[in-house]
Amino acid sequence: MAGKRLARADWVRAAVTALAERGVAAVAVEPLAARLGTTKGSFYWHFADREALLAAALENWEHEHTDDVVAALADITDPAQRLRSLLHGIFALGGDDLAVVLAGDTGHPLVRAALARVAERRVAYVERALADLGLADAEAHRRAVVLYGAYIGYQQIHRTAPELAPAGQAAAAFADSLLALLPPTAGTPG
Amino acid sequence: MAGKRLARADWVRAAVTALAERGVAAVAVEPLAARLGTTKGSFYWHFADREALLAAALENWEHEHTDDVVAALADITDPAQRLRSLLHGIFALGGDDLAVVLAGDTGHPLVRAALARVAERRVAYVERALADLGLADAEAHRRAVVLYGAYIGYQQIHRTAPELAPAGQAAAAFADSLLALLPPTAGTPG
DNA sequence: CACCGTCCGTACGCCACCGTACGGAATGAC
DNA sequence: GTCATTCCGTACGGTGGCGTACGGACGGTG
Repeated sequence: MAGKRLARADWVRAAVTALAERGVAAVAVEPLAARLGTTKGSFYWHFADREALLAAALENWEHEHTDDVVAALADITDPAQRLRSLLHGIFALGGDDLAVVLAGDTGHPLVRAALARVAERRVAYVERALADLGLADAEAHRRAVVLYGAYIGYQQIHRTAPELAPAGQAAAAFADSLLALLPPTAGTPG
Repeated sequence: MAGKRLARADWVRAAVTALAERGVAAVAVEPLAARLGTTKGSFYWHFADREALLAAALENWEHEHTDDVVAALADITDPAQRLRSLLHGIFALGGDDLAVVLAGDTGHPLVRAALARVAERRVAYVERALADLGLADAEAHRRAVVLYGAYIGYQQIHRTAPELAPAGQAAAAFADSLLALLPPTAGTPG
């Protein structure tokens, strides 16, 4: 557990974990140091201040949960299949999505910006897949928001009342029922 | 602004407001006292400690956003119309739903419990309306979770990326598109 | 082994907030 | 007006986290 010397990346990883569990407040230098079996001396060697760690953690999360996910699906040509893989992948992911956990910490500028960027990229990705599927731009956008909202909502309920929105089996079924709503183009009035 | 003496309820109101803006961390005695134009002396007369205020604020919110909402719809006999009024009512509500803001503070037992109770009651209410509408129990439950999840998701996106999920007009349209998905009983496999 | 750059431990001062103690102002009862 | 009760101001000690200073351990290079 202890013993080895730490790299900057070790702090970032720990920060992301803390972030996912208890939000921005958990990204605290001294508690994290204790958790890593080291001291503040280590931290302030690798980072200028607490803010720098938070920024790095957010950036790390932002990258892993947008770009990397997209890259993993890059070689699936069928948009419908791509969406299916996406939904199943993210619902299978254990742990709580930071987008849900951090929604209360929008007072912090870095957090607010990261959350906005992530939401926009995610919606844009789904929107593009829906457009590839033949939906008109406006309709694709509306449905992308609905789809992403459904995902966020499920995750949020899972975190606050797990028995209502279990993980695993039930989550996969939920994802499928969402996908079932897609193909038929039911027009919605502006 | 200042001047008058404060009642316990004044503190609770201020706490709920703070809670809705920046979460549990914002329910801090000294900052709230400053905001109310008074001092800690007042606070510790009305409350045993910070925890007591938090509990009162949560209880207040919990009541206002479950029981009171339900009561307001009690005299609408048609379940479909009741759901419609419910959705339009809650989407019209300005400000962010505490259920979204507090999702990151589940480390706190009181918060966790309150969030779980609220989610359960809200889902149960929708579920009952759907059952009254003729859906089988299991199906009503599933759809109630979907519906509540969609609401939460929209609220969450609104808080983190407002341009994707605007309030007012667009929210009402969103609510209507949700309701449009209801009547046709499309069976989902268990 | 001597040296230098990298990394960590420890001690310190600072600030924000919690909770307590207690004196005193404001208010209503009579 | 007196008096008791209700409510508030202020001063204090305690705690936890931030950031700095600095001494020294570690590890590679010659």
